[in-house]
Amino acid sequence: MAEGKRTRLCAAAGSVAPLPRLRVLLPLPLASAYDYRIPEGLAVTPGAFVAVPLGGREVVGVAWDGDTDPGLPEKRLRNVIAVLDAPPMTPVLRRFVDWVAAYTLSPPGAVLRMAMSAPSALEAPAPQSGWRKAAAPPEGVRITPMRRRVLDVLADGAARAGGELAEAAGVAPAVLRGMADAGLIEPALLPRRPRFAPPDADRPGPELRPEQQEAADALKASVARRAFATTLLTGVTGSGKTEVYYEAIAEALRQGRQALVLLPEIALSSQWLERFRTRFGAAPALWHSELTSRTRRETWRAVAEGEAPVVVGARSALFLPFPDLGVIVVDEEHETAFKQEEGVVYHARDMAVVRARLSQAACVLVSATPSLESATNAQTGRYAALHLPARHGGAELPAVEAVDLRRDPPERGRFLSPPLVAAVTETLARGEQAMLFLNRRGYAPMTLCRACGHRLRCPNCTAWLVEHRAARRLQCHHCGHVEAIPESCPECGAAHSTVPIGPGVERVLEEAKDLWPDARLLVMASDSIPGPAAAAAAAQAIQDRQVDLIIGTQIVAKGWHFPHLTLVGVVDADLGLAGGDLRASERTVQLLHQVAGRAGREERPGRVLLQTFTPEHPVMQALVSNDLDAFMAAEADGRRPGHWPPFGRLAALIVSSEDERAADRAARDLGLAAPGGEGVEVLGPAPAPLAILRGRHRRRLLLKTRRDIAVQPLLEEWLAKVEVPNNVRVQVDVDPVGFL
DNA sequence: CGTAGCAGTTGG
DNA sequence: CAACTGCTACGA
Repeated sequence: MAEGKRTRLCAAAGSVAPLPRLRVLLPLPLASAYDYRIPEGLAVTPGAFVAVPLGGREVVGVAWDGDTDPGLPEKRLRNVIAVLDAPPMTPVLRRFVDWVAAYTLSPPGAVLRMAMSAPSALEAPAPQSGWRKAAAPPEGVRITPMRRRVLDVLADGAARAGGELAEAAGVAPAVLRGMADAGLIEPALLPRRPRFAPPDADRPGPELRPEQQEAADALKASVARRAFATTLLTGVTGSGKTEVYYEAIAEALRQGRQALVLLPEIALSSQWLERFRTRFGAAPALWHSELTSRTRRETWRAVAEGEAPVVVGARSALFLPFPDLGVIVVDEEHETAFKQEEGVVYHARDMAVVRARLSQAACVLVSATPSLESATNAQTGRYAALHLPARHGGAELPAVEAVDLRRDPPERGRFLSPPLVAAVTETLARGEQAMLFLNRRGYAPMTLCRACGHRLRCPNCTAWLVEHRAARRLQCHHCGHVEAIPESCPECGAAHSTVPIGPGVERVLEEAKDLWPDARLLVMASDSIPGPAAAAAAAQAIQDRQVDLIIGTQIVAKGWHFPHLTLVGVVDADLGLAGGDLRASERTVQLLHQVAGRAGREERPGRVLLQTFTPEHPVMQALVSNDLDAFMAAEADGRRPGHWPPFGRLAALIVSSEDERAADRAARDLGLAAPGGEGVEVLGPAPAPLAILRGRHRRRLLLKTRRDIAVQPLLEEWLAKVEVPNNVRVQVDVDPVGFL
């Protein structure tokens, strides 16, 4: 009712001359931008954050590019409510949002939402008030020692925040109140202080070796050009790639531009942050999903206002509002953690290249084990290539040996073979550290009933339940389902008949405790290292030699520097090779090479033992001979003829429904409507590798095209042809990695 | 993403 | 028959 009245009023007011229209993109998964009217007296610049009505509520969107819809009747339009006091979104970021949306086939608003991840940052920050020394303090007021200390802190005449002032003077906040009443101090607005101390580009860094200097100079030149270029920086683990790309960051700072560093696991980067502080004398701004809302707001605002010169973050940092980005570094560029699988499905490494291009910035991809995609781009000259061949300080690469489990099997019920046990024993006896790597959390990956052979499965997924003995639970690692370890078999009822099958890190820990009762052990897994603080503490304990033997999942493969670690044992080197995944071999080589790289980083040589049933497998051969280039070349030769990535394009459709038959029917219909023709191929439908996930039945189709054929128009046409019922969801994944 | 509006369900 | 729950369509 009230709504109708308001509309009439507006129509009457606008009947003289229609008000101008504005295209507004809202951070919601809508099909397109919406148009609004700009009321008289309101100035809206492109990119401005505006508050607009939507249904019964008020939403903040962005004044977007492109034409308003002239066919939209005047009476459907509503007025822009206000323009927010925040720096407008830059044209670069707007184009980036549109680009990502078009590439991933996501609604632009869904992408915009990632660029508006700190809603409160859009309100003008409330000016902070504090206290300063009174200009004219009254005579004859008693100055107690406590009051004296407060006045001493304020002696320079500057204003300070209450809490900070009380703490600095060592007095209770009530003292300040009293002093204010007595007229000794007076309220004052605090100057807005820079939220991040500026890193010092010209602070002398560590001495670079000649080949490092050469690479650093090349990167510096690339940044100084202020034009888009991508460089792939490779070099063995421990060769000092980080110090090299720090020089690219320093150059961006000298140019007055910002730098962004993407790390795959920002929670595990305490050592990285320490090195940054040493080089630049200040900490960078951090960005990841676990920031408190306050830090989030402050950081977002600081980035938008150009006050956060360097940001280190997870993939979501790509959508921060940098006014003038000079360089984007993607460290560990091969890591699959850069692929976002939920919501807007995108690969941060690839989108980093796009954002750099739109920003006229340099992009630096860094890895000891580059992805085949990046290596190929370097080879064809799309990317410049820089390589560091040797380790720091003459440290040798570790010697990698395969332990043939067919010849040297572990004892029954054990998982460590005699050669590995002997090597760990020797290492510990020398007072050095050892690490056992097994990419499996929990105690046992499967539980079996000894009486009937029943295997305990997740009720919601096609997956075994994993025993977590420490937590006394069975867990599904895909949906989070948790249940108690049953007393009796749920199938045949036999009591106490369940047996754990296979090892997880907890079980290796148990074996290690038995074998080396005096050793100090530490388990590093995502569930035992819950956050950045725990990760930093663990790293410190290892550096300080409070730990003799580390047992860890893939988190130990990240770029740690453990100077006293000389032996790495891979408990199950074959683990990642099962399943028909396109990139299984590549990923296994990358992961195991990274793990191996933790050993022997200082003067003592490192040694790596790979327990495997297939020592003749090309993956094991590549690791043992340390010839990853040859392996990657062979991998490329395998993919080229079939136009598999990176020699062709891939997009996956995941069809899912709680109703299995509906999923099947929709998948079949999609299969029948599949695009075809020269250089275009559709594989499937087939059950997805995780055929049931969170209670949804999943089918998968793969669209494969020649590299010169874009998948997006084909997908759009394809999806438009097929009507899928409401209880079926079709998810599009352009450039899928892994199996989903 | 929120929510209004509706259908279908439940309970006194 | 009202109160409630769950789903769908819609927003300019």
